[in-house]
This record gives sequence, structure tokens and C-alpha cells, in this order.
Amino acid sequence: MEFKEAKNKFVQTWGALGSQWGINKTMAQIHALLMVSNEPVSMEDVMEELQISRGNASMNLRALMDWGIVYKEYKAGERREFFTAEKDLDELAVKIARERSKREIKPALKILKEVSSINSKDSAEEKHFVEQTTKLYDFVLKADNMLDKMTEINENWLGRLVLKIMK
Amino acid sequence: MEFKEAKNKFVQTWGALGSQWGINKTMAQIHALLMVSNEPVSMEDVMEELQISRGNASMNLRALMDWGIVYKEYKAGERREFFTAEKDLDELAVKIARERSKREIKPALKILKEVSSINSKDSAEEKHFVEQTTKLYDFVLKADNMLDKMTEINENWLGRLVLKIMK
DNA sequence: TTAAACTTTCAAAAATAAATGAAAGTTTAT
DNA sequence: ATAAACTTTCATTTATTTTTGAAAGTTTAA
Repeated sequence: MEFKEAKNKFVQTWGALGSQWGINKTMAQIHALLMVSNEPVSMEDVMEELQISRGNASMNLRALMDWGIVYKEYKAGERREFFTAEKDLDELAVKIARERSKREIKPALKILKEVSSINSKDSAEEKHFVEQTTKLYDFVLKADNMLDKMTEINENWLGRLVLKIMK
Repeated sequence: MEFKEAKNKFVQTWGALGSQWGINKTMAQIHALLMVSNEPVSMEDVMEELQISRGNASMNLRALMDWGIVYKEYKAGERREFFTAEKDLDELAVKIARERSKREIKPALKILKEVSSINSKDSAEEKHFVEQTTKLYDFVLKADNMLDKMTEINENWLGRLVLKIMK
């Protein structure tokens, strides 16, 4: 395979993966592009390489910065702005996990708590509902905490051990 | 809050969460409905409760069964089929993780391996590409393995300890 | 074997999400 | 202060995904 082909294939693949995991396709593609770029990339370059409009590029670069996984960079003597991606993958994972937790899981937890707190009265149906949603609340909370703490695993000794055992 | 309202809220919330995590909205809603149902639910009931068409109900129930998280059930003396959801949440998580790994991560890994194996020749650009995609491959592989093994944590002694520490 | 009771399929329609591009907004050098 | 160089916004268009519903397919009881 040739470099250009490989690069293109990578960008497409990362884009598809992203869109399956709740990040939109173009956003993931831009991120992919920046990830494998040697040096900062201008918005013009992004538009050119991905064949997308200025507005699209602008909005998705902004979104990536909101997620904290892409940074603006200024080159001395250059008017326009350049962009680079967070390249430390552990850091990347933490930031994505945090953002999704904040945007999606936390609000869902709030509602799970609400609905699991109804006065279950008498019927077996209602009792079952409360029981089931309570379990779900606990489970999602646990999963969310694991997500939060996941990367700490990489940073401490016990974690490394666990990783080894889990392998 | 009243039971009916709570139930509805729960179904909506679970649906939204599902659609953000790669499972379509109706599929997640049906799953939610079955999760909190005391007893097996017929397709007719699903259509009625979620106000969806027969075709939609049929296709999504089928998809849920393909994922292995909803089961058909037959009632003695009844012609039509009833459905129940996997209610053990650990089991549910494993099945979802396995399915997504199979459908999304494994294919992506294959391509990551491919593109990271190009002959990096000379340019710094190409070298960086190979380096970066190789790291990504390793990382995604590691994450995928963790997903695979995640639930084992709940099943063994060391795991429980780790969970406690991570809390 | 037939017909009633039910489920599945799939082309077309509807709903939703994403992209465009021109106009408005900023910033910076002079 | 001005204009050039650049970025952002957002109403409209385009693309994608989901839903519908009627027809085709299945299964079962008699």
C-alpha cells in the first residue's frame, strides 16, 4: 500500500469508528487527519484534504477544541491559525470519557434516580419497575465511575499488575 | 411522579442513551420497555405502548434477539409470541460489548494494522504516520481486550478488591 | 389443504442529522 | 481608521437513517 492510500484509509476508518461511538464523522476524520500529521495543519488544509466546506471545517474544529482534544497553534509570522491533535492516547481517552460522561451519562443518571424513586404503591408491576430501575441506576453509576477512574489504572503500580492479569 | 409517567420517562431516557451509544432509538426503547416489564410482552403490546408500526417493531425485536439481549417466549395455549429482555445487567453488558467489538472494533483493528504496516520509506511525514497508527493499533487492541475481560472483574476475588480500590 | 392468525420484508415516505456557502464578524498590520 | 486576511454563523440544501404499511411469507389448528 502506498502512503497516500494508507492515510486516506486511516482517515475513513477513524471517521466510521467515531460516528459509531457518538462523535460525528467529519469531526472524527478531522481528528484522524491531525493525529497523523507531522506538523500543525491549517483550516485550509483540512478543507482541501477532506473535501469539505469552510463552515463544516470551522464548526467541527471548534467542537474538537470544546472536547479538549484539538489545540490551536500560532506560527510566528503567520496570520492564520493552525491546529494540532492531542496525541497522547491515554489523555485522549480520558478527555473523551469525561466529555461523554458529562453530556450523556450524568443526565441519564439523574433521570434514573428520579424514576426509581416513585412511590411503588402496591402492584407487582410497579414494584418490579422500581426494582429494575434501581438496579440500572446502580449499574450505570458503577460503569460511569469505572470510566472516570479507568486511566488511573495506567498510572499506578497496582493498576499495571491488574492490567497484566487481565491480559 | 406517577407510575405511568415514570415508565414513559424511563423508556425515553434509555432510548436516548441507546442512540448515543450506537444502538438505534427504537431498539433501545423496546429494550427498556421489556426490561421493566413484569411479564413477557407481545409485539402488539410493544406497538401499542411505543406507538410504532408493525414493521418497525418486528425489525427491532429481531435485531435485539440477534444481539442476544431479548428472548422469545411461548405461552402455553397462546398462538402469538412473547418477548422478554435479558435482565442481568452484567450479562447485558458483556453481550453488548461482545457485539460491538465484533461489529466495529475488530474490523477497525484489521485496517489499523494494515495501514500501519506500509513501507515507511524515508520522509518524516511517513515515519510519523506509521508511528502514530501503530500506537493507535496497540491502544485500541488494549481497550478492546479490557472490554472483553471487563466482566471477569466482577467474578473474581481480586477483581472485587480492585473495584473497591477504584471506587 | 385451507384459512385464520400471526410475522417478516422491503420499497417508498418521513424524520433527522450534517454540510454548504454566502454574509456577517474579527483581528491585525499599516 | 481602514482594508486585507482570516473565521464564524446560520438559513437552506443535501445526505443519511429510520419508519411505515401493504404485500408476501409462515405456522398452526381443524
